[in-house]
Amino acid sequence: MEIKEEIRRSIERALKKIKVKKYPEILLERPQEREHGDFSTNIAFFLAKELRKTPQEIAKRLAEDIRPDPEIIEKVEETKGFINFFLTEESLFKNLIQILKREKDYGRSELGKGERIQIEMVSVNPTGPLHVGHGRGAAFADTLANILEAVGYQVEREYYINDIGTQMENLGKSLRARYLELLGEEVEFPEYGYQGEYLVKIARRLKDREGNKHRKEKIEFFTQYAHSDIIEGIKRALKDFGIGIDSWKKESDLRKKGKVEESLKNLKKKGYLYEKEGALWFRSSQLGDEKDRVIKKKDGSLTYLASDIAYHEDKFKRGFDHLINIWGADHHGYVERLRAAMSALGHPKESLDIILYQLVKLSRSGRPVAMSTRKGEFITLREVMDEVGRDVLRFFFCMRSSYSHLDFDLELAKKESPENPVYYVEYAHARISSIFKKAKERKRKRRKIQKIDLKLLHTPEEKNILRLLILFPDIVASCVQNYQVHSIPNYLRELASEFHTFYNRHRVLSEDEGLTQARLALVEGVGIVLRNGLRLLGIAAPEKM
RNA sequence: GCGCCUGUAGCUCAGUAUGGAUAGAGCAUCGGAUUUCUAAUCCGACGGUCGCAGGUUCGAAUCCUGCCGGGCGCGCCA
Repeated sequence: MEIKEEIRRSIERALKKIKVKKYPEILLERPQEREHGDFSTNIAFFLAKELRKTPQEIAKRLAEDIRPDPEIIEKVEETKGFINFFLTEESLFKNLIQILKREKDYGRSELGKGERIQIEMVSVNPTGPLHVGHGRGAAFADTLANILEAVGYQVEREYYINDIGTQMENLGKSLRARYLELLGEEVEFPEYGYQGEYLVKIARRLKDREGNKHRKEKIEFFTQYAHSDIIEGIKRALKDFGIGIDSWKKESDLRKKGKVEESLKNLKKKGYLYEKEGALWFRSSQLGDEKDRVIKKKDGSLTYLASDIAYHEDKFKRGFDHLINIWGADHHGYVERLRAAMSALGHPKESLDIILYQLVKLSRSGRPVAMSTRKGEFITLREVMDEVGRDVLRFFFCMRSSYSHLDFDLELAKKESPENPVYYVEYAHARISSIFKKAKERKRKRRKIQKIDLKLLHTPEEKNILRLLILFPDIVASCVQNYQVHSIPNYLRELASEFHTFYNRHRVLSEDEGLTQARLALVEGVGIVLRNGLRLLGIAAPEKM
């Protein structure tokens, strides 16, 4: 952001003046206390040792020497070794003008320089519907993808389907058993079968449509039938959750095209494969994994890892500059072996990031809700979406760091009360819309921004809002830096809070035409930022509530 | 047993990447605010040995070591 850049440059000039050549990256933070200004740096602490002076002395000296553009920074001040910067009114107003001018684009940037990033998300095995936990991963991944797009990356969202293997066979066996059951035959349910109610429903659909003519059908038929039914359900659920997948990649296609054998050949050529006890092993322990892994089993069949290696190599071949995988934390054991394989194949470590999200602990009014996929005891994404609403769910899922174990209380999420931060943010937006609606009714229109005297915005509440608005692009950028998204909801709540405070103390539409105009510009700015933030989260900004 | 994540106010969590100012929110509780553009709002109060114990440092919620609690994972399953 240009303001931060200007401050940074002014610090560098001052450092040069006192002949400091080596210094760490200059960090500008937002101080907790208003009296400490808008930005502050702790650079003096880092220089203390080398210069053999106290941080206070250094900071004091620097504060005198730092001369940023007086149109942007009104005051530079030293306190307790920190150097604090105070923005001018003028820069706050300029930023508001920027917001009104750029509208949807405020917060967007070109940081990503058009690089191509692929995000692999959800990738849930097609053996059953998506459950709530998967929803968290989906919401998180989609939001991160939105943010990456906003800062100028070209993003592709991909879902990888494990459509072959033992699990699919078990799925087919399970459906067959359910189907035959419906036809009144005695059948034993397969040992590793999927017991969920959804398979009974699929069996019923099959029977209703086609009667008993599939009684003698092979397992493959049932596998195929269950698979496509479930995948269609997953696709619908994601669509209704507001998530668009650009590419669906099937494991079976990789196999058909010989990609797996090709990858194994590559690994072999580089000396990372060996045979032991009739199986083929990958020497992953040499590359950071805790032990070697089997790639091809004694019976000649390939492991999950074999496909995964081929899959990721294929992604690289498709020309992405960077790969991101969003995985549930229950897969963390696979991170190292996959990374090992990628470095064995010569792909730089930095080009693949695997971000884990912790599982969702679902409860209802404080009581935990049990979940187990195989037994079929779980709450689906669909059910929760229907119960609490798509937007609430997406907000809650993105509100916390992906590393924290999310506590999700169904009753709490449903409440339309102050306990629910989603409505709080949405309400701020609805109030703003309402102001404009009212203004229109009274035939009052916001003038062109050049004709508005923003200097009339001088109350603490107005200033607080302006100061917050200026941070938005930085917040978005920081999400990219640490691959987290929760600062967006947190920021939106803070902005909504500042707005509500302002709203309660001051009127926008008043007899004073000049002030009305200035305030209309201000709240329009808030509305734009709220909308932009909510859009990143995939949430609608309501005009009224 | 080993590995990953996690432990901050009564509850749910920010803050930990890059150590820095009196540790921040929301909810809950208590008290107050509405003739006004939406009270799904606002204002105030209460509330903390940052799991415990050491260490490094001028300075530790943040880094290191050990221990304790919670979640997840540890197959020639997928």
